[in-house]
Amino acid sequence: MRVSQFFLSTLKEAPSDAEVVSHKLMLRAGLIKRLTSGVYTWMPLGLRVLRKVENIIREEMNRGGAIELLMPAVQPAELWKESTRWDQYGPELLRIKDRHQRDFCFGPTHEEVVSDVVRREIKSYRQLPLNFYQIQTKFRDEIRPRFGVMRGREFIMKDAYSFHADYEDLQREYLNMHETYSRIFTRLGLKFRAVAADTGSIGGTGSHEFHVLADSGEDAIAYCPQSDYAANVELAEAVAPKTPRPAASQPLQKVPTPDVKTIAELCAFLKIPAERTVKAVVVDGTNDQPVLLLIRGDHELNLVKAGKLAQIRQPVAFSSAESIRAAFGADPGSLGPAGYSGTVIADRAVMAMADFVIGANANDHHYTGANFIRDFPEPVATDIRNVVTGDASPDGKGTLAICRGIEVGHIFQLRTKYSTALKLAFLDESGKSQIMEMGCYGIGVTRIVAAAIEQNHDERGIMFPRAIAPFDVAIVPIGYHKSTQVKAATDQLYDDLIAEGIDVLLDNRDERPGAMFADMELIGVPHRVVIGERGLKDGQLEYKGRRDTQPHNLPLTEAINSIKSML
RNA sequence: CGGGGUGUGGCGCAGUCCGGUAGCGCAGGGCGUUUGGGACGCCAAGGUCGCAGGUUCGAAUCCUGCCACCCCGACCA
Repeated sequence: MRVSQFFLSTLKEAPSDAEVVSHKLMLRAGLIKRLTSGVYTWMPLGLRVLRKVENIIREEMNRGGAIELLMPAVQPAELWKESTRWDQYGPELLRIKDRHQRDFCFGPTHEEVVSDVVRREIKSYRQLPLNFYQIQTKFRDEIRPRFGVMRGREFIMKDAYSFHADYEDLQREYLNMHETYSRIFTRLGLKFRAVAADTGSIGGTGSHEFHVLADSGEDAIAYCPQSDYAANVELAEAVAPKTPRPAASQPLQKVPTPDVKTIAELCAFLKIPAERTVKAVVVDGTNDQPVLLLIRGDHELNLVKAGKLAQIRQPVAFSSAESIRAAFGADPGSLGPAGYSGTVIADRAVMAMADFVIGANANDHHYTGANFIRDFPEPVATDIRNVVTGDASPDGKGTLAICRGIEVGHIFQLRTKYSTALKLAFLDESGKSQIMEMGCYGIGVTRIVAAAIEQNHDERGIMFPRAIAPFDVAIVPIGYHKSTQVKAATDQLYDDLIAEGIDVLLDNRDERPGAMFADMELIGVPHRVVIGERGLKDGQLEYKGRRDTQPHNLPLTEAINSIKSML
């Protein structure tokens, strides 16, 4: 491709509404243009990247045995009412009416439609298993679209749905998709991690998220560098400390702590570290009585974990000031188990503490030297906190570290949630009607482009992994329009590279070299060749990889082979 | 949804407090000089100042309403 026949629209300055690097760089490089909040046009350069991502996904899905189809973006309400999601989905579902005032929605996902296809087509166990996928535009009316294409409202997703005669076969396919996804992200050239995930609103049981690792990621991931354990921070189990609780060595003392409300203030006031304190959080219990939760001062309560406890009412709600005062005789900031007869639940880390500091259930007073059994009854012990760096890995193979990631893929074992609602039945070998097992597997195609940039950029611009770069090689001739030697050598190299099937971009604009260099670096072309009279008179041209600090010379005669070997 | 902020030429901004008829940089056009890291000079062009109403002799500027966009927020003792 010659720049003169293509369309580049680079910007020196990023529009002021862009916040994160990937968004800024995508705008500056002219990959995307915003149409309205969370809705973007993919410009020619961006589309090249998007297509490369799509093609890798398509090839690997095909290799994994999935079959591509294309379903409608606009879907009738009836199907959604049948699955009961028309009422459940909420405002994220973009609802529209046709000219007859009939209800439709713009599909945020396609369980309903694919189920409809399958129940019409599949009658026998002989037709199973089946895995249908598509690469298609979705619309989710996000509360707050942000970060450009990272959390857009309209986006492209690869979604796959598998159907099985039994659970065992679903598990087989789930593993197959897990491996397929790993191949996809590996081929895309991204650093990623598959993490065990909560099943969230879609429902079902087994679930893994695939995260591209980047400091700017929205999700915190706990992983074990010594093993392949990885989980969402919300989900990672905080295991019980191995060290037993030390014996009490301090006397229980009630100390005045005027105006101390928070753990930070308490630590500053008593000049002790947060690990020696216990914070008390009160939530509504199932029996309408408040439940007292105890967490080590430096730890964070995990509401997802707490919400799963039978004693705690769903959804988890912090108790009102009045009910706290009625139950504890003190206000938040001075609470503890002293004299409280209701349910007390402590995090496992708290159970290993001795001589700690805790609220005295009297305003502006805390206890120091507090100990279980001696001073308070031993509470129920369980895991109700977020893991932190240095916690033991739940798989027992080392300690946890925490990193940030961008969720780009998610696989689920849906089991029979939709197949029951939408009556996906088939006849088994004995002629009996059975409900299908179902799995679903999504990849955020457009988000991958943003995530790849988030992970691969420098102060000059994007550093695309080769597999998804808009072009493999940029040729920057100096004096293309002046020097016949430069033009001849450039055109020759360009033709030779094209003949080799290499995606090459020839910058034949009559620009100053600096401007061309800057653009080629901004748009992230991984390899650059410079041809000028200076080098040409020694039969040399200059090569520089996008990640190299210095260029080096290549003999013109070996240029093709050298470049090929570097790709 | 709640809180905060911003709308001025394609992009980045000044001007708004204190009304007097719109300016800067970049990009784009023409001519010339330049050409190995975002060139320089000259000339020309480009704006319903988000929209609608109001106040005023006069509104980008003051008032009212609306719209759009951006940022923050659902880990609290």
